Amino acid sequence: MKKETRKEEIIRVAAQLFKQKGYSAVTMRDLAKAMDMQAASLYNHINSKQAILQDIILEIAEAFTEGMNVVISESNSSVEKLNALIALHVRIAINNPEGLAALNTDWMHLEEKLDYYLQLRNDYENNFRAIIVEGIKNDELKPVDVEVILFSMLSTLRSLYLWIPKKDAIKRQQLLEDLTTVLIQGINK
Amino acid sequence: MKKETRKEEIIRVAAQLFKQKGYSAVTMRDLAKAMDMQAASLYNHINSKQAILQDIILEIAEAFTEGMNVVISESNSSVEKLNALIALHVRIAINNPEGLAALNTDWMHLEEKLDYYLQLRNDYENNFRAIIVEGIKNDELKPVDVEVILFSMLSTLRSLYLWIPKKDAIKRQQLLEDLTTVLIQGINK
DNA sequence: GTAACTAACTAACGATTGTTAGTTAATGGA
DNA sequence: TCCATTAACTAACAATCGTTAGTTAGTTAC
Repeated sequence: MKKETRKEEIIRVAAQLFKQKGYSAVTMRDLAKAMDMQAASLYNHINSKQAILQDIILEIAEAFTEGMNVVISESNSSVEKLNALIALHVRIAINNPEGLAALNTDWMHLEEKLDYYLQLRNDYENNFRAIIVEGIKNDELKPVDVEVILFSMLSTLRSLYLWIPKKDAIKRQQLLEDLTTVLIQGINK
Repeated sequence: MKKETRKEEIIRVAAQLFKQKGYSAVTMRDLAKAMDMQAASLYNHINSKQAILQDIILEIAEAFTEGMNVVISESNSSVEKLNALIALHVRIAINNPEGLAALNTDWMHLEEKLDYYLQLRNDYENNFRAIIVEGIKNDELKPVDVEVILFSMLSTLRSLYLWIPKKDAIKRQQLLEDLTTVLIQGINK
């Protein structure tokens, strides 16, 4: 475990504040106060408020892209791929719930990097959709409208960061199992 | 259909802007520009930026509370109640996707009305949870962890406003049916 | 031991924020 | 015709915004 640099500490604390109030409502003076320093001192470590947001969001977006590529190349059946994607979301949500909050609610405040982010997100959704389409063709999944399945799964998986902090470590394995049951098998007996 | 007052028009346009950029990032001058007037002129119709947010969010929060009360008093089985709640969310999301965006992403910027909003939301979630608990006791639902079912359904239902604007009217009945299938029966064959 | 680096500080900048005050033109009912 | 209402305007306010400049004290490398 490498020791956290001052810059990394600032970005981590910024992500916490962004989760609480959103990017626009957090001022550099808020961030400085949380770091117990003057606002101007932040600029010894970071280039701009915008650069902090980019750091937080793009790191996660790229982790999702990488995870999707692994799933596509390694998993076999469609249901196995969906299971692997659920596990991917749970893993990232556990590791970085604050960053995910910024990604989910503040992506539109990206400036230069907005197009790049949207490209990553589009690619991810297209890959996700293709797996569902394949599963229906395979007869592994029910022939429900693809967009409804996609949006339902993504909505739940993208909201995980809101719920996971409430769970302790012991219950997270159980969360993964239960979530898979609910999303794949349904809740009706 | 009563004609829209100037005040209602301002609130409606504000909700659109809040959906695009979030409450904090929208300035009164942005809103004025969208209304084709000066920022100061807005104050002939509304009391404050904060009051606009309150109007938007509390109207919807109270509609959910009312809808929940109807569901509890009218529906019979637990699954029927859940079906009715899905329909409630779809109905509100179709009628007011912009307002739902504000409720979902900007509720924490409520000031005096924050506690009231949180109380409504808590009551709603508790009622939702009780229906699921009842369904498991009844043997209508699988004995999966209640919190996982609750969070999974609420995540999907609360995100509906993001997807519904893409659907045309014809497809919305289909959306309701498919969504019910996915959330209740699952997607696995 | 001194040079370079790290990380903080104070002071201030121009721009933008929500909002108020005071005024004006158009409209509709008595 | 007069009056109240509606709905816009211009001008400006104090506060706050992200950021820059210039400086200083402590730590590390050679």
